[in-house]
Amino acid sequence: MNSIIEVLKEYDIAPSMQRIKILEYLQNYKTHPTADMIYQALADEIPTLSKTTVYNTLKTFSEKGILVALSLFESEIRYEYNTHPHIHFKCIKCNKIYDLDRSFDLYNDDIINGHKITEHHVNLKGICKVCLEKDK
Amino acid sequence: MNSIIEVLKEYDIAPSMQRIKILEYLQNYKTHPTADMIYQALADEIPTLSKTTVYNTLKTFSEKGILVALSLFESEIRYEYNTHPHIHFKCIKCNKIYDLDRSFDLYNDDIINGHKITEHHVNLKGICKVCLEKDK
DNA sequence: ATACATTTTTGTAACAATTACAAATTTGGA
DNA sequence: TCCAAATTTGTAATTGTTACAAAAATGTAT
Repeated sequence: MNSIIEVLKEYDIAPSMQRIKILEYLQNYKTHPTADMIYQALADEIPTLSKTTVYNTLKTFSEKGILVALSLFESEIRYEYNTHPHIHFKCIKCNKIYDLDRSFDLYNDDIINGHKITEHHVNLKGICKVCLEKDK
Repeated sequence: MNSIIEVLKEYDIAPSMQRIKILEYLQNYKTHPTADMIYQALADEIPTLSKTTVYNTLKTFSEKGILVALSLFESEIRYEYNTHPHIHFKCIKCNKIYDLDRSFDLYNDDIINGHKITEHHVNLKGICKVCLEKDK
């Protein structure tokens, strides 16, 4: 019945009231909410809820792998000139961002599930060539 | 010779000193800089430069299509629970974000140009099914 | 059950990225 | 040269996020 508590325990997270409610919200509403959206949604139900708790909890959940933190389409904007089609790769060791030449004609001006695609961004993460060499 | 001014005119942008320097910087340094990085880099050369000008200019450039504004890996973080592999599609009309079921085994644990890929994010933009219907 | 160390939550303040806005400056055309 | 329009600038406001320390809740040994 109380599967949420079981899920938390499974991920080695103590099942506090706040954590249960936040996880429950994310299970029920698959709207990719921001931390603030979650806070707003739960503020009525948990009047003492602090926004810091929401941030802390989401950080814990991400670290334990119970959910995924996504950087989607807004903010922390970076600019690049005159783009021939390519994709981005960020090294999680040295934080360098590489441009990789790969065409993705399969996306542009295509229809997927009835949606018309006009733009695509492919962002990869991993360990770059240079850092792989260093680790040897 | 002064191809930067020509490029600006081509995109219907009056070639002011600030705009020339900012575009020049983006042409020369393909490091995906943030607005602040551009400001820091040019502050010495243009001592009166205002950060607002950098933001205004980048906005103008993006709107006119002279450069691309990217949301890469940080900030404006959104959360989602328990992710089976899928990609994200955002409708530029109604701003709704859809999950699309598509597997991208081709990326994960793959090596591209010598870099080891451990994580990937595919973000598409376009006009969704519902909005396409409305426009008919 | 009690005491106590540990964990969790909370509120405030700090910080960083971005935008709003109005004044000052520069520009281009009559 | 003059003037309206465009551009730049500085300040303040806003937003998302983090730092931090105090308060509250929890779990365990006794």
